[in-house]
Amino acid sequence: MHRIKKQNRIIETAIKIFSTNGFYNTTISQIVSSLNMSVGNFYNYFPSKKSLARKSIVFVSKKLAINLKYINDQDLTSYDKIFLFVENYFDFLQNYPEMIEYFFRVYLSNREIFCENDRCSFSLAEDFVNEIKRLLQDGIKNGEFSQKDFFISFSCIAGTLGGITFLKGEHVLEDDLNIYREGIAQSIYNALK
Amino acid sequence: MHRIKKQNRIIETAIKIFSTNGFYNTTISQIVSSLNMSVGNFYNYFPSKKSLARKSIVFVSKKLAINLKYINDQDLTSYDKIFLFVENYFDFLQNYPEMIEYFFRVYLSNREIFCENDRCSFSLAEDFVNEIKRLLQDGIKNGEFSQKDFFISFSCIAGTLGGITFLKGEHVLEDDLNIYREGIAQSIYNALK
Amino acid sequence: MHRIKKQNRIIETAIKIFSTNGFYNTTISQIVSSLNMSVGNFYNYFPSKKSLARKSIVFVSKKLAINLKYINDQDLTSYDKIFLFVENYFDFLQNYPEMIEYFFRVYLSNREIFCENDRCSFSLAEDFVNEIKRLLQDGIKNGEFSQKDFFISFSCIAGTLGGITFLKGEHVLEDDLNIYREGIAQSIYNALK
Amino acid sequence: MHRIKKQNRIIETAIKIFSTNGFYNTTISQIVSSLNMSVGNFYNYFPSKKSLARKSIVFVSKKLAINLKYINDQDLTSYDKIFLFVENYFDFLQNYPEMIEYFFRVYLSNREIFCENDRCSFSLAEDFVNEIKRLLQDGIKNGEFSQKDFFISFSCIAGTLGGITFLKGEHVLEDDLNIYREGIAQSIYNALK
DNA sequence: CATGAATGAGTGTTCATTCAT
DNA sequence: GATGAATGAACACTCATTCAT
Repeated sequence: MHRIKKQNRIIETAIKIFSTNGFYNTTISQIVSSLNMSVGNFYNYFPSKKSLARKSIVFVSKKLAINLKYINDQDLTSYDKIFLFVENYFDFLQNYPEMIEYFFRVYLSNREIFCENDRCSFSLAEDFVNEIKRLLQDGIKNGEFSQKDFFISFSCIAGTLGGITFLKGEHVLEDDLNIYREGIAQSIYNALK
Repeated sequence: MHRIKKQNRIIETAIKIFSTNGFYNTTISQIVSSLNMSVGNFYNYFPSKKSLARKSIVFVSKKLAINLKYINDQDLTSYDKIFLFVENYFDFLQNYPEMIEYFFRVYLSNREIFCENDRCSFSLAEDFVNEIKRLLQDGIKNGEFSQKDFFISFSCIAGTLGGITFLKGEHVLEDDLNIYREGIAQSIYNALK
Repeated sequence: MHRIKKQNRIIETAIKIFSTNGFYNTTISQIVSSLNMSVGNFYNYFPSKKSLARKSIVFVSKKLAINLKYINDQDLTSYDKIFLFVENYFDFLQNYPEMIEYFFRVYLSNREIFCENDRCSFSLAEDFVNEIKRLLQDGIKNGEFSQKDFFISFSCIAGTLGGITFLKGEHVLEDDLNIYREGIAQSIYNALK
Repeated sequence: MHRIKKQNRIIETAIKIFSTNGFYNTTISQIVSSLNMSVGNFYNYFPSKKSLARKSIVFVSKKLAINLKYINDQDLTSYDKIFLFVENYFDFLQNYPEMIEYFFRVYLSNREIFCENDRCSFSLAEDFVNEIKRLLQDGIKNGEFSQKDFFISFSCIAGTLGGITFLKGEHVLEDDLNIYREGIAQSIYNALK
């Protein structure tokens, strides 16, 4: 178990540095220095830098999925679920900005790292994607959302959240992000309706 | 003028390669080989690889803005403008996929390349951003769109389009993108309403 | 301590090559090849080529200072000290010609390498310069040398030795350098008297 | 004749830049920019950068020799000649510092540029060296200088002057160089006596 | 498990020189 | 003579990965 713990410590640190500097501007040296660990020892836990990046996105995807799953499991209107989900997302963004940044800046933009052969990146985030799928299907079933191609709806949700996240990174938003919560949630809900 | 023409040829080639391989996996050698040009000569036109990337995004942003400006200039309902804009975007995506990929995968995800001092990346795409701003302001003025923070609306438009674009890159969409046009346009319109 | 030893091995080799080819015509490849070392490993010991050159001149200056300090510490007339010093210098020139060449051809002639900010090159050779200063002060105190501006006296000593060193490098001198020792020593002594 | 004039203009500019930046840190571009001339045209006047450097040292050597020849031609004691020569040297150093710097920092320290096959650099400065030779021979003939190997005497003269020149370059001397003239002249005279 | 010295292929950039116009 | 675009070899430095200890 100790081994798993250490791997997670490495992943958490890596996510922070990757999300700040990008994958290609982060060196293994930097990561292990932050961890007071030796380069050689790093390779006892991960076979390569790319593999670390892949394990990291699975880690993030799982973490993002947990709250969403919790919301999906509840007996609520889809309207409430969307609002709760956005609420949650903003909390996450404020508490673990590095994970969100990692998701949008590193994972989504560096296909060559996360693809191998044909099985591509998307599957690495499947925990998260599957919960989104469930949210949408429930909404369609109960009549709150109109029948739409999944990918269109997915784009509305993840795209809009991604958009506001990028703007945060550009430092053009107000410091207090909370003022955007309701507007974003309502817009997403309207888009799916 | 010959010089400008050559610079543009270089930019167009660079965008193709950058968008396929990413900034860090593209070498100057690759770019100049594609152009049947020597390395040294490349540096007669651009002082550095980063500078090439920056000039490239301005090029893309201008190109994206042209059609949008044309639409904005017409006397149409905002509903029609949104549909026209999405129409246009999908055309652009099919005709110049490399430019869209460049915008979303290279530009938005590599701050360190496009920022210098404080003046950051966002300004490089201002041609495009300004037209979006105009589209929204007109819609609010004529009552079709609800009053919303600009950044929220911007996230809905650019985010949703970005979302569908990423999914295209993941090869999970149908080959015929046209089936998504209307759904996307309607969703964006609903979000802004 | 192993690290220091290796650094010194690198420095000694570098001095040989730098002094033969000059700083700009010496490549890191050449240096590491001579040492049966890899390029990458070189950079584990020195952060840059310039830094290697700077550390090298400190090394030379220290080595030049040692014998001079030994002479200064003895109870001798300044006449004897000058003769001993010149004697020593010629020995040094014959045993470690590369160090002397490095001092005169690389260090003194490439300010841009050895200056950084305002603290300039001269300070790097301070071990050597300080001993010269002591030699002169003692001679003035005991009345053998006339009171003169330090820089004038320094020019007479270091300049004259530098002169004969350059001529050696031009291959215009007799092979047996010893025939110049006494003449040089006497001339320097006369100049300082 | 126009051609010769242009060559000299190039040489004079080159000396300034070479002496400031060193041979290897000076580009042909820099030189021709200073002259409002094109790179291509430069090569109509000099076959290579090295050749420019060689022609430049001949130019400097000739210029240094002129005054010295004038002094040698007069009917004066060697004492007066030495003082006049040093006087002259200091004037030269103040009026054309770039030529002196070129002589000491570029020419004397970059053998590889000025040597070709066996005929080495020294011959390029022969105008200057020959006048020094004459100065010394006259002094020996008239009994003012002691019989000494030419190279020893040459080292005393050129070395000492070189020494003070280097110190000037290090910015350790007083701004008013004139305070060193007499001391330097007397020291050199004493050394040769 | 842990260390960190060692490897070496790879990259952005420079610049003397050429040559078509 | 004059221009400056074009060439391409060369070089400092980086960094993921290995491996002896």
